[in-house]
Amino acid sequence: MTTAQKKRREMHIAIRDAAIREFARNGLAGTSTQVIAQSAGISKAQLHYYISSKEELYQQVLGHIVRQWREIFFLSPTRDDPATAIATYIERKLRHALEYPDISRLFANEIARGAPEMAGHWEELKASVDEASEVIRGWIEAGMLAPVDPLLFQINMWAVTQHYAEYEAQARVLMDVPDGAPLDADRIIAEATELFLLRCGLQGRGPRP
Amino acid sequence: MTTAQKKRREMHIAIRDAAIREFARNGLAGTSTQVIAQSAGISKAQLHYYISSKEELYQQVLGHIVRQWREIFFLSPTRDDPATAIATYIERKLRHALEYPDISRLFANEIARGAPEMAGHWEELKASVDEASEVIRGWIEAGMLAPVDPLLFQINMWAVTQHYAEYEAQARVLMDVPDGAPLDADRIIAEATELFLLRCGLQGRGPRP
Amino acid sequence: MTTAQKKRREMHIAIRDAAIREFARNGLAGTSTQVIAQSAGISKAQLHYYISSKEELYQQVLGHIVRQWREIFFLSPTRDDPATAIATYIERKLRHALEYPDISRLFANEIARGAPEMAGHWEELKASVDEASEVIRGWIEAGMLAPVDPLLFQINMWAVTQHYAEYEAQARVLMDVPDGAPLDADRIIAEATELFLLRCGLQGRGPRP
Amino acid sequence: MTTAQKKRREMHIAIRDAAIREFARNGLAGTSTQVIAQSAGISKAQLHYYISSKEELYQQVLGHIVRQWREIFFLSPTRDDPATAIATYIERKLRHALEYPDISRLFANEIARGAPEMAGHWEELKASVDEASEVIRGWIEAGMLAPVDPLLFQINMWAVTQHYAEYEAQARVLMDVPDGAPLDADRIIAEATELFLLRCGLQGRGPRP
DNA sequence: GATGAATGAGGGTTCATTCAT
DNA sequence: TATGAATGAACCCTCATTCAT
Repeated sequence: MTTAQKKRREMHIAIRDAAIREFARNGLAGTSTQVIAQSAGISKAQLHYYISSKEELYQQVLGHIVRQWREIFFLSPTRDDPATAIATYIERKLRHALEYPDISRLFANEIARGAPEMAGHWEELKASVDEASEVIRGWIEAGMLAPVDPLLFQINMWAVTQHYAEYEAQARVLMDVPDGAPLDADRIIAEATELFLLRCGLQGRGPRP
Repeated sequence: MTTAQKKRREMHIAIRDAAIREFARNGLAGTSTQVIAQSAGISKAQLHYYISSKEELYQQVLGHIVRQWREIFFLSPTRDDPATAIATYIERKLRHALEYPDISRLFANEIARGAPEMAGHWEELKASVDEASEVIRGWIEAGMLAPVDPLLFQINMWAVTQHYAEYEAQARVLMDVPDGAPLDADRIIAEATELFLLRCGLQGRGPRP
Repeated sequence: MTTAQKKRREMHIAIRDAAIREFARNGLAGTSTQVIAQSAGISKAQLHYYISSKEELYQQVLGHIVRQWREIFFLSPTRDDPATAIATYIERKLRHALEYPDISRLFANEIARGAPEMAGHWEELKASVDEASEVIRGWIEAGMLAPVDPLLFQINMWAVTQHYAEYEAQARVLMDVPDGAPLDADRIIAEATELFLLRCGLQGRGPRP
Repeated sequence: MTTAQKKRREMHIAIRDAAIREFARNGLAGTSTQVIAQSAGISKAQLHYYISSKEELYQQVLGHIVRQWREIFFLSPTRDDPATAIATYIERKLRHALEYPDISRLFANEIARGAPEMAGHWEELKASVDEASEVIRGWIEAGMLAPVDPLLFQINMWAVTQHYAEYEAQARVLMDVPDGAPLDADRIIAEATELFLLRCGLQGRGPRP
């Protein structure tokens, strides 16, 4: 039954999305299956038919996020010059954070708790980061980049890009953006790009002669 | 009388500290009074003798944090030159974050939830930030600073300094710091300082001729 | 479906009956959901599956009583002569009170507390009483009844009829009726009827020449 | 220490009055010692210093009420003619009910619960009622009173007089008396007197030639 | 698959009472 | 006496999960 399977998959996606929404708001312990079910538009009993436990659902969602990030974000050792690679990374990461803030929030929440459920996921994340460090080191050695600590450089980029998702509410207040409206992505991206390009001796996109 | 009052105050502080610890871990909804009591070394009933409700305790803690930050962190419009002022701010903020990461985590968690309990606290936070923006603008106009968006500059500093508290667990993994040991504060501070001083056209502390 | 719905309805009735029993004994504040559940033969959690809160259950029960009374007790402006109408009213009310004393007790308890939950119910009760007052006034004007204050006449009938429910325990002692046995309804009804018929100039059922 | 004793007695009276107020509202189970203490203007710990338990306090209050009633209300076999005796009784009882409604309410509440704490008090109450029955029977035999069931006659008088205390809130609504104002005692007394005098063949106070 | 019902555990809070000071 | 503190039980209610249909 391809149709049945399809429906099943759709249901799982609906549940996952609802779980992200709700876990992002109140964490694992603070989110009830009732609320997740409601958010997914199904009954609590129905939810428990599709998942085996709340913890397991959380784990799944976490894995999904980590996998997704690994797929999307990387400092490609490709043909791009460093400036483009970095600017692209920042833009991609920031747009993702602004569009799917709940994903960042859920992840941040998990880390802030001491990352008790991340056990199985560190490896691939670290691999991804180490790989990028190598790329950066390569650039530095090739004289294409001012010397930076590749790890802290990445962590700080991560810090800034994640921030606008997690602290959206605060950014909204400080930037006088009303509740419904989106944050000014371009302005944020421009400033972040400038910040990190200047750090490694590359001209920013800012005003040039 | 003084002894009794002192004991009472000590109890309230112990409770507040326990609350910060636990709320930081699991948020308002995910933290039980049971756990807070345990963490404070008292019984649940005893805890409820000292607090009027979990929500109220949370509010108190939140107020405490905001007030504390307002007192400690500011870009002083004092006699300091911009470089010193900014470096000092970053160092102070980062050392605080690394020493009391739970405070940052609790705050981050509240903001990530949409800041439902922050209603009464935005004003003073925003005032503090606006004030600092004025200082920065002054420096720029005086030609002491390259032109930056004062607000985004501050938000990004905040992002980076907060990050090492909230993402401590991740930083620990990426930086290969074992569980008991502290993160390398000096290294982090140096990089962050360099990052933001370079952004506004001031030489970093980095290698100079 | 019909079977399930029927079972559901039966459960709700069982709960309502248990609630009446228990609220009648100890009032809203003095009755625990535990006790209500026990009285209904279910678990506490099960009870809370069917009701939304103790207060709401109480409200429902109160509404049920008021509605029931409005339906059953009224001084019909029908073809009955006053004596029959009044005698019928007293008999109906007294038999109801003696058969379902808990209903009277629960209501009495609510009123004695200052009727904090009656807000929404006074209107229909007052309407019912005012309507009856009109009927009585009509009889008086038609010369069929000695002049009485229609309102106090009704209140006093209410007082006497309710009394044997609320004060059943006392009546039992004074009338030497052992615990299991019912009060002598006929004797009570006869005396009450006589009392109120004599008041308004109608011969009672008592000894006539 | 006469002064100390006096203060102690005053405290006990204050506590008793507070207990009557509060027990009248919510019954034994529904009233907390906290609330009683507050109503008496003392702390909970202080209250428990003066009483030995909530149950015992309730018992004391109940005993106080029964004793008080026994002292105040009785159909005196004195020199009064029946009409005066009955009218006096009704007036005294009604004025007491209207002035101290909480006493009536507390008593009613106890009886409605099945009078579990009255065990020790029935005897004197019944004795009092039986005594009055004798008086009434005497009057009937002397031809001074139409034949009535002495017991039901008394119970009904009790019903009507108590009613305006217990159902004060309802009477207030039906009689359009605003919350602060007292009920119209004279009107109520007149009607009740008329009712019971007519019952036993005595002219009411109503219009006479 | 989906739904209503059930349940044992736990959540926040209050309780009557006692104790130390 | 009076007060703040402490406690174990209870209170109302929600939880994650299971089961029958």
